[in-house]
Amino acid sequence: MDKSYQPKEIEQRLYERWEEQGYFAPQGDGEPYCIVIPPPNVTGTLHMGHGFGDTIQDALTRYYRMKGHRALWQPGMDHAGIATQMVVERLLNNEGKSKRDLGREKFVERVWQWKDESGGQIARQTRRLGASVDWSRDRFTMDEGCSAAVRKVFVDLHDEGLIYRGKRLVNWDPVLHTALSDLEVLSDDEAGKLWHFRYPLASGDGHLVVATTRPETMLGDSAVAVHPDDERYKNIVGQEVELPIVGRRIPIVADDYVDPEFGTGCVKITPAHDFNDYDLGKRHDLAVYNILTDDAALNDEVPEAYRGLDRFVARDKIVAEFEALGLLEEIEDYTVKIPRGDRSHAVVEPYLTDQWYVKIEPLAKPAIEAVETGEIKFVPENWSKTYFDWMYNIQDWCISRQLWWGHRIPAWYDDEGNVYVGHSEDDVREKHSLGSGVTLRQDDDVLDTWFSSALWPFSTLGWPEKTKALEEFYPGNVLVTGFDIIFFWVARMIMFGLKFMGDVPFREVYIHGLIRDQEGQKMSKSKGNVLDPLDLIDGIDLEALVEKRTAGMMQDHLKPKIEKATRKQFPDGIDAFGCDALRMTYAALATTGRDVRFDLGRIEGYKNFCNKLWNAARYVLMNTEALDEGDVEYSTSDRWIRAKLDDTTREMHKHLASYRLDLAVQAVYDFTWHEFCDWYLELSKPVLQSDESSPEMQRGTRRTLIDTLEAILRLLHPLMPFITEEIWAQVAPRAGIEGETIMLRPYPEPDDDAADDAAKADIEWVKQFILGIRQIRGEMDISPGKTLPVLLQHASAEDQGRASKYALLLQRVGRVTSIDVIADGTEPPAAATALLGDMRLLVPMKGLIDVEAEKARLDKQMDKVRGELAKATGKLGNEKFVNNAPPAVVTQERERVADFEKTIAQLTEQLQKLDELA
RNA sequence: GGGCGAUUAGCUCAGGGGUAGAGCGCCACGUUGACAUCGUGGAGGUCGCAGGUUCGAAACCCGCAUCGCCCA
Repeated sequence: MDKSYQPKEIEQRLYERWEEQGYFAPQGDGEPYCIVIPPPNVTGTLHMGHGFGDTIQDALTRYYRMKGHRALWQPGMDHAGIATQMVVERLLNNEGKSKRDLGREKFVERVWQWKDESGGQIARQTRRLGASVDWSRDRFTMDEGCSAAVRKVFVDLHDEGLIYRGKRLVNWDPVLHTALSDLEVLSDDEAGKLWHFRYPLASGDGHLVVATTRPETMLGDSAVAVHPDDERYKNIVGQEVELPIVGRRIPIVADDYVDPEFGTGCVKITPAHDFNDYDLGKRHDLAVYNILTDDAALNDEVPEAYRGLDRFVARDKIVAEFEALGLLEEIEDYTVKIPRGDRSHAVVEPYLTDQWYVKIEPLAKPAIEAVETGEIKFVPENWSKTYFDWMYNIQDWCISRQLWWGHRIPAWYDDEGNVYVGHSEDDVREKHSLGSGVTLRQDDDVLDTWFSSALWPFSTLGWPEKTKALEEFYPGNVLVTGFDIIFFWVARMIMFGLKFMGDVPFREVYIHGLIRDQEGQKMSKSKGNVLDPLDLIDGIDLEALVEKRTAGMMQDHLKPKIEKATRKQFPDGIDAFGCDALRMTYAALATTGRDVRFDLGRIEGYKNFCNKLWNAARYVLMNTEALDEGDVEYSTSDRWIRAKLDDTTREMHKHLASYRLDLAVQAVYDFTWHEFCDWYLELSKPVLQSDESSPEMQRGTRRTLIDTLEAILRLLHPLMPFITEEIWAQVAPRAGIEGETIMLRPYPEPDDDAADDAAKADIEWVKQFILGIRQIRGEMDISPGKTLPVLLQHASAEDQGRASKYALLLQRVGRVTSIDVIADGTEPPAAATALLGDMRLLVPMKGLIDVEAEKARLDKQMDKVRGELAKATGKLGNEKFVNNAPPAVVTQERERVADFEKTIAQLTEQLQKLDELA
């Protein structure tokens, strides 16, 4: 083995072997365990968030696979309608072409080409992360099977009346020319203005003042509304105002929706371009004037001077005209919520169009119940509140998109505009007895990507076919995802799963946090703070990182800022940490919190851990070459480390089963480094290096070294698959284990025979002994090379027994030359002291130890103990404590006081002795 | 406005009614035959503030402050 761990050369080699050997496919006849991957967007690349989610899912899958389950981690991607279409359109634009030049068919072909390219990138990244997904089952939302599922769901829901077509206000993206669902629209505060306009009363008796943040919409106004109880306006309700510029007379209506406190208490009503106004308009039967085109320019509904103007140009012109007319009352600076498309970032307009909708309430109800009754559990549980909050207020879902890339809506129209829904044109003709004389035209629109994602948990398993996989793996065990996605797919998967499978799609939903950068900022391309997980695995130099972060930016002006920040944050680029270190870091960050700050210091620590494990393995392998089949005797330290291993094994099961990967990491890290490496390996050295120890004893130690290491590797494997496999290949034969891969070995199970409290107590004593000596050494500045004689004062029979039994360990690991017991009544020499229970460890001072320094050291200890004693006696002095606290607590407190007092007495005595010397 | 969350060591975070924890960083010492990607020792916290419940609160409850997220 190399002297240090080099992840690069082993990771890809091992992954290829695993994949070739088909280890990722479900095998055996254990209980099924299934996770479907939340499909990443085929157009993107995996970012830190995916790396996080994939690590968690892989750890779980590997864990259950090792536990003997038929484990399936189902991979795939979604087609990301809008995002993908945008990317390909941009590619075309760079060639000087538009999608219309190509036509729909050619364009879609072009998208498929791009899909292969881009999807390949994600698959590569997934492999580099060590993900043990079953590639043979790889699926894509646009493949034939998933598409058939989509068609069936659409037709079935339509036949049941749960899908309908209607002219409604939608969120319209005027750049992409498509409707968006509520979830695809992001509203943020932006600096804007509030314009106050005077609308003259038709009666000629003065005017009303209305305020608006979108002046151009006044061209489509069909009323002014006031609150019914507003005394100021009570007498004019029912009258009319004359809409300036347009010249239309519109009514003044009274409606509860109006907030009388806001502005003047008068609101202009534009039913065709505002969601609230639309509802109000319906209540009052108001006219609806659509004044926009698909591009959000003004249409022919408006006065001639405004036709064809862009909405924002028209805005300025309207304001100018109001001013010229003397009808501009005031302009106020105002913070406005501006809705923007999450992909195009264009300002979205409420716009009246024909769209397809899913009637959501009948689907939402059982989905709510499934969580209420605990059929589906959120982990952490609290997220169910977010889920409920959304589900209680859920609106009908607009599922049609005016795009070319996606599942074409299976609806056909005849020349009269009648609509027929079916699996295909033939199906429609048959269903509705339409002869060949009737011409049918398929709906141009496609379905929202999330419509197909909602079917993912069962469409990937073969639905609507009745497949074996479906029977075996549905429902899945858990969906692992970020909270930002609860509404997008968790809720929809639950609704559609219940509807079409008659059962929930998964039993648990594990919600993990969102990865942020060191400053706690969300990672985003425009902030230029994104990290590619592969760059942490392989490393990247500064120039390449800057180039990567600033390449292909939509907004060139951000480049200098991003470059500067990147150079500041990573002055030396990023080191190569290897996949296992990255995965350990992810796992360690998988706490119950919702934000995860990714800190390079953390990953560096786990890289060091990899190296530690590597070198511990080197030691074990070096010392087990001579391991043979002879008789074996296990020492106390052997039994101790086996007992500790068993404790750790139990913890791992507990933490992995409850999704506390952070605690699992902590447990196995602590055991590996601080028990196995720090102590057991050190304690093994004297045994293996001394002539005094018997061959049986040495065999016991070698056996324990190799067994424990082998178990550690299996404990760690779900978290760190590569290094564990690499080491295991060498360790397993020596541990007498046959097998091609650690992946398919059983996960360590608790062993009731391993518990050994006596061994634990003895080794604890040994550790305390050595720590006491080390403390003296450290604080007295005695070099580690200098070995020390130790005297034992007030040693009990048990102490003396242990001192002699473990003399070899104490001498070698504690670097002690001799251990001698001072008979009671004998005056000990001047010495530095460490306390071990009632016993005192004395290191004679002669020439070694400075009296003042030792006094200072003991004083410090004294202060500490006195502080504790004061607290404890204070408690016991409180009668209420003694009367009310559980007896065990009181007893414990009394014991502590006794211990403290003893310690103080010992320290006092020792200090006195030092005083005599001085 | 409604909902949710956070506030613990210099930093990043666990913990959780009875002795305050980890990693990283920091200080000192050290190349001992697995590992300097290391070892040994050490410093460092009135657990955001103020009340309440309790024998006992960092933890539970109420309020406040600050920060953040989601929804309208």
